[in-house]
Amino acid sequence: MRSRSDVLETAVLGLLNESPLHGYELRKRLNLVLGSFRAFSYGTLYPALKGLVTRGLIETTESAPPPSARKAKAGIPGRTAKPKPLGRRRVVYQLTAGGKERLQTVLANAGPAAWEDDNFDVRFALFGQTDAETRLRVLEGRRTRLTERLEAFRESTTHPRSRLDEYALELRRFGLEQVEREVHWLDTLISTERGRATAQSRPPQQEQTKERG
Amino acid sequence: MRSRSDVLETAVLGLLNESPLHGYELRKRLNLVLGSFRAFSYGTLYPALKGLVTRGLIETTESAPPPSARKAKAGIPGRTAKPKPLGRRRVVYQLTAGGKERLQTVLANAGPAAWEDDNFDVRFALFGQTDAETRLRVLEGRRTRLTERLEAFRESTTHPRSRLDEYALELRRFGLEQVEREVHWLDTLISTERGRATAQSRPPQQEQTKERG
DNA sequence: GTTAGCATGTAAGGAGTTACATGATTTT
DNA sequence: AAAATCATGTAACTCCTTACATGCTAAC
Repeated sequence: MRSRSDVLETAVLGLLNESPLHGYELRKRLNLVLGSFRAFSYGTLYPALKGLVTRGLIETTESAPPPSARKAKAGIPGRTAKPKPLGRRRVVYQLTAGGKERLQTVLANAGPAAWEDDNFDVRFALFGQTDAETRLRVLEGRRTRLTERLEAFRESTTHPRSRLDEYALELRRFGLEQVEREVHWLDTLISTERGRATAQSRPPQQEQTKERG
Repeated sequence: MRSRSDVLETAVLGLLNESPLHGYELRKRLNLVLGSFRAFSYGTLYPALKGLVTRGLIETTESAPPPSARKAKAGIPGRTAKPKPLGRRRVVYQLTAGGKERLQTVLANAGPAAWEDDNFDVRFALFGQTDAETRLRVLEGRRTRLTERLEAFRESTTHPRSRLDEYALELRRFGLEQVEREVHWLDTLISTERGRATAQSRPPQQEQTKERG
């Protein structure tokens, strides 16, 4: 029984499903994709990768020397056979069969875990690998979750148990506004998804392992 | 040399400066004031209060029995003197002189620590206890911080090292939009603060311990 | 009379950070 | 030759949560 978060696991499996990567590059992509909201450090990533290897979800392939080192080597063909590491070694990770399976299971989950704050952004970022039905359910679940929050929020403001000062109120007001905008954003996305679904009566929901190597 | 976060410390000192409170009530106020962004649990709050007592920033005053228990007791005046706890005991906390001093120091800080993500919301929520000059500097600092982030963000999108898919891009786009709105919000606040400053050549920057006991 | 809310606390653990350690390669 | 960037990893620590333990009081 795994615990709730596992954001990193999902993100790593999702990125490695697009193409094998080494840790350093993986981190950059991670922080690019999850843009600005999250930024994982190496101290988080490397141990996590280790764990995924241990659990058999990913595996390492021997590192190819970086292109420039290879180029430099090309001039001295007599020594290329030596097993001496050229440049800094790079440990490249890729999904195992188990990892692919695990990723499909995670991406198929359209339950609460998918739309809570912790996970929603990762799940959304991986919508390109998620089937249309699941996308729609996750978006709707997220929307419901946010409107519930808005309601609780508004209620606590209109029935104030203790008065808040001017600035504290303004902070709440702005927070509310931002959540309202997320709801609006979701509305747009939901109708786009619905439009797609009706345009082609059956949207492509195959596993697309490679669309552009 | 204290470390960077200390959000809880600041929030607790700020709230207790308005009025003494017991832990349970304090937590509710905390989560009301910092509305929806943060929600501290008891497992965080109580040990933190303990620490503040140890450091001499707050102190406990003996708990008054809850109003209803007092009312019930009023019918049997013969026993009110007994030190037996009436109702569940409530440990009420209030600032010490050291705590007030510490709070003033924290609230006077208009450096980077005040406008980073971690701290900005708490500092803003306590603007009612912050002098006008500091408010302005913190708002401006925050604005600069966000525009820096926007620039880095836009650059990484326009010079893409690796292509992001449709959904990952949309996530980034929306995140950018939300940050832009925060900048716009800050602009409004900043001009309001400037308006205030010129309206009354010297804004009230005394410590207001009680405006409404 | 039982559920919900008030009230205080502790123990174990999860998730992530910073700082450190190491070293190659590229750029200035 | 120095600085930046690439690249991998570990150790210590922080902050916070969940789950537990306890018990009173109000409302249904």
